[in-house]
Amino acid sequence: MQYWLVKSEPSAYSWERLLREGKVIWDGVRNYAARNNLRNMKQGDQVLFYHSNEGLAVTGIAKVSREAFQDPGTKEDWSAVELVPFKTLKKPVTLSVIKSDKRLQNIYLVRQGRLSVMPLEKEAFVIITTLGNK
DNA sequence: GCCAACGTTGGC
DNA sequence: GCCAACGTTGGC
Repeated sequence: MQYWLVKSEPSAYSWERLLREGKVIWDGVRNYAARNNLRNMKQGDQVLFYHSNEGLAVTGIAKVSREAFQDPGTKEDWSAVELVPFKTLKKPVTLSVIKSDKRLQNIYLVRQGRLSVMPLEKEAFVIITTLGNK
């Protein structure tokens, strides 16, 4: 089992919409590092869903329901996965909470602001989800 | 709305 | 292969 975090601007695609629709093709990624992360996702991996720009918080946990395939939006060499909602956090975990937690200083969300699909250590995943279920 | 950080492009 | 110029992301 691997753990990941994906970002989305809620005005473009929100956690609430994923709950409503039940699944989503996570496509449109146009960054090599993020693409490589998508390609390493395995069925059943857990994925934190983070709202960027507005909200600035992890709002839920999704699961990988289909491993990487050709991004349907382009003929070029980009990949997409399919995600399904798994759990909504009782309380969103905000970026400021994450940034102020000493144990989370080395995660990509803090260190490399622009990466839109990133791996997470299990420890970091557990810390964030625990914070979100208090 | 600004701008820092980062990625990509393209000239040399 | 370097690096300047440019574009984009995303926090503030």
